[in-house]
Amino acid sequence: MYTVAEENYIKSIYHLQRQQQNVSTNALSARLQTRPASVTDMLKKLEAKKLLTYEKYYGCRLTAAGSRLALNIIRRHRLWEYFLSEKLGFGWEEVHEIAEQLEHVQSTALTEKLDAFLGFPRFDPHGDPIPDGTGKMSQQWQLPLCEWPVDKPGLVSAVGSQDERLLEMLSQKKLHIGAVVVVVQQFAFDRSLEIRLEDGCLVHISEQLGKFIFIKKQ
Amino acid sequence: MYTVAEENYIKSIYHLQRQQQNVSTNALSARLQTRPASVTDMLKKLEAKKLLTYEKYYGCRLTAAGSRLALNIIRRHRLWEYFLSEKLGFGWEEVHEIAEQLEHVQSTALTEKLDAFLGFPRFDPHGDPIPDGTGKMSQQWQLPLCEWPVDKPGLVSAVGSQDERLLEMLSQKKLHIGAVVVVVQQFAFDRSLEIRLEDGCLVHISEQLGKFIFIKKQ
DNA sequence: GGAAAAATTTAGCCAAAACTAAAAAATAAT
DNA sequence: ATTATTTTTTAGTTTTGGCTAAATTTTTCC
Ligand SMILES: [Mn+2]
Ligand SMILES: [Mn+2]
Ligand SMILES: [Mn+2]
Ligand SMILES: [Mn+2]
Repeated sequence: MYTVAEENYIKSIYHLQRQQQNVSTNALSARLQTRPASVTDMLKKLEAKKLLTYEKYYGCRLTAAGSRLALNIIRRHRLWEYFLSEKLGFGWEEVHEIAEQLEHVQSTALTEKLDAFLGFPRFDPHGDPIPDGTGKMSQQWQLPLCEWPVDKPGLVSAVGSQDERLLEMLSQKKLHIGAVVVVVQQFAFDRSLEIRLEDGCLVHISEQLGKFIFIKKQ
Repeated sequence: MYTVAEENYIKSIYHLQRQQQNVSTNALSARLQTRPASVTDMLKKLEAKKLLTYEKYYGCRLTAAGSRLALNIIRRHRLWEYFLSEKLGFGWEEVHEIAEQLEHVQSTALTEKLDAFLGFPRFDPHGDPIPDGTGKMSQQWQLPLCEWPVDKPGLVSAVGSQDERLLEMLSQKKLHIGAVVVVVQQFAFDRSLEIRLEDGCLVHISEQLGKFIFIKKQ
């Protein structure tokens, strides 16, 4: 139905749309690692296919059909990530790359049977919600660690990046999804955080890192 | 490393090479459903990459590197077929199409972990052997049903085609891999066969169909 | 409000992998 | 041994999705 290139554009636009309401050519160009001129060409093509609206010089927005497609690709991506992590034993820093390929395998039956085989998981290994067949996904109320109140226990609910170095660092600090944490104090100087884990260990987290760790209520 | 198109050529050449020792442009063209002119172009490219030797007007043969690649693609294909059939519950007539896409996902780690997860299966759902990481695969001595002796019980060991209509027909006749069969008689008129299954059922098999069912000793 | 900077589009080009039509070589048939 | 047929290659296009360089539009700054 759609090419790999088209699917990657649609997925990127969907993700960017949550920050900017009109996705700019440059933002896409940066995310997809292609030159702006190539983005312009593709936007015209995707508009012709009615997956998005595009206004010259002012960026694009997904149509309803475009959003549906995006959610379907994200569904496939996150189901495969869950499979790779839970069934094949990959680390959470390895799954994203491989899922980038698997997400483009076209077969509705495959997606549905995989979902059932996995037990209809609601969140992927990074804590991101997995859309269901109709595009709905569970929301969870969460805050970045650096905004979480001191002394109030919380659960690590998601990470806000796929950066392998970040994920590996979190693994080392035992900050996996579901870990219980308490912010002990925030240092005024650099706004870094000291947190305590379930086993009593104290861990130091830079402000930069704290922005990527999401916490929800216990 | 290699494109989907290149991998499909290498795989087809490998399969054709078992019949003709020099694979002709037309044979490839027929199998890949592309025009001969396109095949010629690709053969030159694959020769430049040292995956095959190619002599103008006389066809091609895989090099050692080409055979290694082919066996690796076949390994991926058959492992995915096994996964789809055993874990996801697809019928054996559905798995080939989907595996045609999955086989092109590039990740050695994925192949190896999938193999381990599946318990290192030696045969795919159609009875074809799965090459190991080094390209070796178990051979099994087998004969087409139409050459199997009368009254001697045997096991269905493989099917010689991926044709969905054939596979569905075999399922209906309960002729799955591992089924025990006895040839009761061969009709002289059209050389069709009457066979008996474990449960005593008598099944009639045309000569044409019998060529695609392989039998081994119990 | 107009100049400078930044963002975006246009125009022209390229590589991969397909195609058609015509030429050339190999094979088969008289 | 020619001729006819089949197979294969060459030459020239097309589509997809990239690219660079130049032109254009928008935004920012004085
Ligand atoms: Mn991911
Ligand atoms: Mn994820
Ligand atoms: Mn197959
Ligand atoms: Mn098979």
